[in-house]
Amino acid sequence: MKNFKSELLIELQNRGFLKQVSDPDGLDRLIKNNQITGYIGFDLTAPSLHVGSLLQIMLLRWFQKYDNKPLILLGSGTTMIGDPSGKDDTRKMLSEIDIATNKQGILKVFNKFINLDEGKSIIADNKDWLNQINYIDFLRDFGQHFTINRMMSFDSVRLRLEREQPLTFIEFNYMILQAYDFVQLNRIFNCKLQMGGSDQWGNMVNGIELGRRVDSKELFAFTTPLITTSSGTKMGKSVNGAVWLDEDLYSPYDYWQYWRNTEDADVGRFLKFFTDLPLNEIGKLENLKEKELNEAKKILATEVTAMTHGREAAMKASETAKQTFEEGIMSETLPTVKINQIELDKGIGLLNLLVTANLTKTNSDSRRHIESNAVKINDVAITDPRAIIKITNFKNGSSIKLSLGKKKHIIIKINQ
RNA sequence: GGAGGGGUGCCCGAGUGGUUAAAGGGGACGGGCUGUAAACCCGUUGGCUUAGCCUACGUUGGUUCAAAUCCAACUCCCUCCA
Repeated sequence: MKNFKSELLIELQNRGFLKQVSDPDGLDRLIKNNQITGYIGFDLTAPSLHVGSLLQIMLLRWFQKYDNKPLILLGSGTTMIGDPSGKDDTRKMLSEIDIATNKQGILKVFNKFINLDEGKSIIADNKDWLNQINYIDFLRDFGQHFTINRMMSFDSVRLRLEREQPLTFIEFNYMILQAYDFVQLNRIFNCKLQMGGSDQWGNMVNGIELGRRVDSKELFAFTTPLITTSSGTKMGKSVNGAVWLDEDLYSPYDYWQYWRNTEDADVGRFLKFFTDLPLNEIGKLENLKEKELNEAKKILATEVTAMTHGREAAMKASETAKQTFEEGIMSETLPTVKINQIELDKGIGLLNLLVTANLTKTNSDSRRHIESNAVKINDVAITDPRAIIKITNFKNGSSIKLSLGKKKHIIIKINQ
């Protein structure tokens, strides 16, 4: 623990955001006395961002809260290459069209967390300078500052070689381009700080060194820890795949549930990372014992959902959960799937219905779940895989609750 | 271009002619216990019109009553040599 003077670094340290810092005292002094610009780079490999990026987003959010200027660097250029850090496989190359589409989806997410107004933040795209590069000039101006010997020593490269996984020349160049990004951001926006996950440390250090060598500039960097749950699984994966920060890809109800199901041991840590709640309040919440801790989980879920999807959606999700799990009422606000009247008149096989409701993938899958007693209609277990659902199963003639396991509930309604 | 090794289910990885829808592990899902937690225990984990049938071990063709297992060609990956 360092004794920082700047409010920003104190806050970040107390919340657990800091892992490695390149020059703690120098950075502290700089932030204490100036409004600075700091950046985090994001790949454009997916149409949106998921919970795995939330920590970095929160970091930029704090940055902005303490009156510094966050710079979001979108890697249209580098995404075309692929970062070898932390991966064994060569990443698929994406087309320019995909990258452009992804960029829009990702900006939509940032808009929820960060004030993107002119003057409050900066959005940059590295294709603006990477696409201009002249190979010969680039080699002459920057290539001389990188030695292969040094590059081989970085974890991202070393581990790949040790595991005898192929590392292509383009991927090998990734770190050079990322270092060049930092230098360019410094030249264009006077950006002096790079932040990111600790797997980026090597790339970040390269950027600092390059800035010193070519421009005699003093640049800074710090990393956040890589977050896993207490049981060691990566953040952001769930039953339904990635936990997206976009309501069209992952519903606010499911998002709330994702956070509600946080492990005991993670509650305090997650409250600090993923909410704006003041630390003294978090302190009280994380000290709740056993069952009481569930209250803290609900607050975590509601706060994170409110930040991501709005307070109204969060309250609605919270209420739906209360009705479903605590009061045992069939909440009409659960995720809903509609079926056609005509099909219902014919009678729908339960196997099929489960697939239609997206609770299972195939009829065989449905069958297995039914046989292992996991399927309920209106809270009554159904054990016959040949069951046919008809209008008579519908409460008030309009809807039924279809459940798989204890946590997954879907309302089936008739599409008139 | 030459020599050798290899491609098995979501992943890792056994299996070298038949009782193999394919050991074991991981992951995932379901059940139990609980607090919508963790840990632990049990079960499931190709598809279908499911006491049966169909499709599967890189691709195609062949040998055989019978092939993931043998043969041939092709293809991709790895290692060494040039």
